[in-house]
Amino acid sequence: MAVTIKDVAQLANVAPSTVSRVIANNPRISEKTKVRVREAMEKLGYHPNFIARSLANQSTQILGLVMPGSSETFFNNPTFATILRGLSEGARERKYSLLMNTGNSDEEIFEGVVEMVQGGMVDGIILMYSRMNDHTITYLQSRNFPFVLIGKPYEFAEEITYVDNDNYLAAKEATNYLLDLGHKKVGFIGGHSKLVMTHDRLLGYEGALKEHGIVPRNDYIFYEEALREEMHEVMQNLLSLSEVPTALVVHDDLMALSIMNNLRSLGCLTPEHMSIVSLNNTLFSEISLSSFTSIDTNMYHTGYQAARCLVQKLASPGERIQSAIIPHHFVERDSCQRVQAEMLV
Amino acid sequence: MAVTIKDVAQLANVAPSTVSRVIANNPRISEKTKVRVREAMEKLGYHPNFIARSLANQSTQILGLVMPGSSETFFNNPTFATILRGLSEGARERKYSLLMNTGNSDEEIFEGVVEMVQGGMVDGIILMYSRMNDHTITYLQSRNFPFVLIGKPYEFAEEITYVDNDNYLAAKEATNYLLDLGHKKVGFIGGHSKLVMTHDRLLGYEGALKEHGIVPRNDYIFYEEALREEMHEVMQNLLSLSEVPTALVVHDDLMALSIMNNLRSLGCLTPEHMSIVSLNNTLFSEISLSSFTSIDTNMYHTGYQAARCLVQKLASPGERIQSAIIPHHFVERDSCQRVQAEMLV
DNA sequence: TTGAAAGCGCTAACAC
DNA sequence: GTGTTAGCGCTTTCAA
Repeated sequence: MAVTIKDVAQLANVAPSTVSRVIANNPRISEKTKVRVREAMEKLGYHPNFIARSLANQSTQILGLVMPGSSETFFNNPTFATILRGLSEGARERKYSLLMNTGNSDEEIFEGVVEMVQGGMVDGIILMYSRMNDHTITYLQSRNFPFVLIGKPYEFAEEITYVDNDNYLAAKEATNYLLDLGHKKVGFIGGHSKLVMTHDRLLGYEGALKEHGIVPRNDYIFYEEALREEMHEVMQNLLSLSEVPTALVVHDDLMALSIMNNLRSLGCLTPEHMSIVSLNNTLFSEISLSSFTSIDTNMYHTGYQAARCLVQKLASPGERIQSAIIPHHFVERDSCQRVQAEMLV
Repeated sequence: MAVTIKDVAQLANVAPSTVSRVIANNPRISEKTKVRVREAMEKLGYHPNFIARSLANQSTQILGLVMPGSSETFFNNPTFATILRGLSEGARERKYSLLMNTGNSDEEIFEGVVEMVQGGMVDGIILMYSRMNDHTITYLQSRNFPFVLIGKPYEFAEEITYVDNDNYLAAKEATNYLLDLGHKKVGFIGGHSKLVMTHDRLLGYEGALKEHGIVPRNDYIFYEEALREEMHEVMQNLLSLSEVPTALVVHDDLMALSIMNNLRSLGCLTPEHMSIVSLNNTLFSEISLSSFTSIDTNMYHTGYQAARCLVQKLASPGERIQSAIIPHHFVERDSCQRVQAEMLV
């Protein structure tokens, strides 16, 4: 087997506990022995065994990642990679690793969380999404297990540490921007309808409309699950409404691009016939892929901050860790157009 | 603390070892005690402790993931997410978890691998990239530690289990397609120049040219690192060559889209003025985002297969596990055009 | 078919 | 300052 603390102790002529103290850089060990022990470690190529240490410490230096049920969808969305990059950096800085838990159904995912938690595999958990009535949250709360939520909690916002954007405001700003360009018929393409994020954004969208004296229309509102399968049909229906929208607020860049292509194939051009503002500005803007007017929700920083919050929580258990709202900012490009006279019919 | 095997043993009136056997479903335990023990587990809400089990078993059921140095670049590329999704599924099916190791420099990443391996954190390792002269591979080989490489090994291909596409052939087919459309001036936009994948594809590209009696030109060949910072400049230079290419073979969809946009802003349209074939058909095609003619290298399956191979390797140590070549296939869409008379000048 | 006990590699309380 | 010892929670010989 591999070289252990005992081997080092023997070579350095000390007790295993002394070696352990040297590893922890315990100040009560004399410099002389420290040097001797370190030489022995070097010589033998010793590396501490994480598992044994974890067992003794009751802590693994690992954070568990929980993704939403439809992991296929999630993985395919650039937002995911961006959050993950932030998480990874935030964890790495504090010497934590990330363990991924995936599953093909909510049940499987929940089981995975239970195993992670009760199995002692992770010190804390990051929920990469916020959904209404989430089983997992209730479970973690009931066990008083440290976790951080990415997205706003549906309930118990006071008791949960979370990292989120101000989705209400972001959607409202996006909608206002379109309204200010003279659009009266503005549609909303949301993310998954069970996500709190979608819910908040819808409220922001509707809020903006109402403040402009416009009544929200249900036939202008769509969710991701409807679009995933039959985007083309939905777009066709949209364009055959008696009052076709002239602008859309869209959940993310990916959907926006997809919608734009679909509309184009139906003869509806962006921005000439349809203005589009997307939320969650991700890699597309970074590499100047598209030229969407977009609200950058800074997902990298969201992930980064989530990791930081969780680590902090682990460092000072019991203490209430402040939730964080990551600021968004508006990025104007050229997927929108001031409304034309003929569109005002 | 949490409920342990001892608590269960006590409640069920058996020895801890018996409980352990029940967990392992040891056939030598009578059905009667099994039932009694399981009832006790149920009643107490017992879940085995992974760490303790790992220590006793000298195995963690965790696979370590190693990403290329420039993790920022990598994370932003949809290819990454797709491979990851495949890995995740392949691992999950066999009850393995994935542990991510990231770092901001090659040195940091290597250190991370050493810690994972010597620290006993993982049972095996997946290298998500193949680079020339990779330190990490030498290390893993020297310790005889199980690992699988995604991409073709630069050396020792016989001794290493790897999962790859036939990148040579893929690039050759892409190039041939363009040549068959009448293009004579075909450029190559590669990935990172140190990646074996890039190297192989370049060979395929050059091979196709040579078979058509065309001499490859260095000023038609570019690598990712050059483009990342100054894509616009590079494209400008390309267009101001005395003999401007009429077609490009591009490393992936993301770059292709980016290049297309850049060229368009310079007045060079796809496919009218420039035909483009991309490799690594990823999410873009899945959601019909773009209409690139592309070679689908099936990265999901690549990741999936890599996980499977590694798991198999762990199951039968010593045995030589067959490397896998994941087939690619050509997807014709509309980013290419038969060469026009006037372009043949 | 089951129990007792040793041990996986490390840490930490207690002793000197 | 350093050694001794008893766990951390589980598996696995060896005995019975």
